[in-house]
Amino acid sequence: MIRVLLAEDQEMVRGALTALLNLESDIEVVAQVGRGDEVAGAALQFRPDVALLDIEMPGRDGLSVAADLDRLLPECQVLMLTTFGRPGYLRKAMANGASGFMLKDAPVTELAGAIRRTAAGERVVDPQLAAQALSEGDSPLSPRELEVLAESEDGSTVAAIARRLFLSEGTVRNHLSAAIQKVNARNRLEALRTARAKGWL
Amino acid sequence: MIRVLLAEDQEMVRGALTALLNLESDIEVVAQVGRGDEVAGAALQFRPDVALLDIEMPGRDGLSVAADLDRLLPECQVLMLTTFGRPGYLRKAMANGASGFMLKDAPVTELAGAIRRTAAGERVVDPQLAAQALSEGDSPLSPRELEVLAESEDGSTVAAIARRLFLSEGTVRNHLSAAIQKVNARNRLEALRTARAKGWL
DNA sequence: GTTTCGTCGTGACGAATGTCACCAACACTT
DNA sequence: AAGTGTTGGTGACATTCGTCACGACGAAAC
Repeated sequence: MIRVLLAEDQEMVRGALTALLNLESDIEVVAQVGRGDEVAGAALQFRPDVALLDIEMPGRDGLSVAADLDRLLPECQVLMLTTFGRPGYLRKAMANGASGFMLKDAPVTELAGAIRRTAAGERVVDPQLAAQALSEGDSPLSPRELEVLAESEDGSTVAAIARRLFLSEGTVRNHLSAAIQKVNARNRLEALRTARAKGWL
Repeated sequence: MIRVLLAEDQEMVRGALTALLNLESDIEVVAQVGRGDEVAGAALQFRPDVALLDIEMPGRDGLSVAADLDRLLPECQVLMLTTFGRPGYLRKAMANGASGFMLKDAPVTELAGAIRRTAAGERVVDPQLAAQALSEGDSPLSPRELEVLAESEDGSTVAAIARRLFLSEGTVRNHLSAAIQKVNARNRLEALRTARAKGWL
């Protein structure tokens, strides 16, 4: 019997997947959580064989949770399950010790199989997405550039970002300018869009 | 037997919900589509009693599809099913003839009940969301202001927007300025964020 | 030990943005 | 007939943005 932990923020999706997985004779969903920061606790308590993690979740994002899980409970395999096939996501997932990466676009029928293969120690990755992740390349942004860009997401002005980060305005402008050019954009908004699309943000 | 059409772009979610609904003795999913522009055709062919529509879909968005369905197949009740509880969405859904509005945050167990009530001619709406939609108020933006704001979503400059819309740059700047002030923002980016959050975009 | 890279900073510059006053045409309401 | 709101436009203005050149420091790489 494969013991599964399911982390997914949308109740309805979580419930539906749980019900479906429980129909499989060799799979049992032993824990469900709706927030990223509840995963670690539940995992330690219920000791699942496979953790099925959504990426976009309140509390903590699934990618960083995967890293923790890999440390805290190495015998538990991590299978990421996400809406967005962003190359950066796959990259980060693999770097964080996940063994698999599935899209919600895939047919449900493949899910049980993917779980079985993950539990058996196989790596489950959409080959097309893997190829794209390799060709797209990693984020060209330095940590600071990324941080400044992220801070500008809500429409803050340079001055506001500088205050929040305890930097001079000039420095913020320079970092932003560097970020804009590195992602090959024309302005802040475009830079944000492409960074998001590639999963760098 | 309640005949249901399910429109939802994520294969896995669609499959899981279909499987669950088919377990109900009085509900049958007679058609599934993954794109907004396939809904009308499928509805005319399979004549469902209830159409379960996601809002965010490729092809056409569920809200405009609801309006068409209400015209083409008035005996078919429309139940919107969406991730985002944006007041503007609810408002538009009701204006477009939908009979219900459910969030994917709701437990799966409520879904079948909601479908039954919708089929019976009841209106199914989360009361909290309804209250919010009423208090938030409708979009303060004129059609043109909205259009200009939407065009700026991808990071286009004023000049580019002006070219696309066959307007002078000054006019675009004026519309944008008006939009920014009406949504109570400080700049384009902030205006886009709040407009999106309220479902006005 | 030099080079490279990231970080932080300044000053300056042109371009883009956001605001404002003002005008004109049109539709719709009262 | 007057008032109101949307749309389209012009010109001017201060502010913000994005770029560039340049310098300084520390850490890591060679």
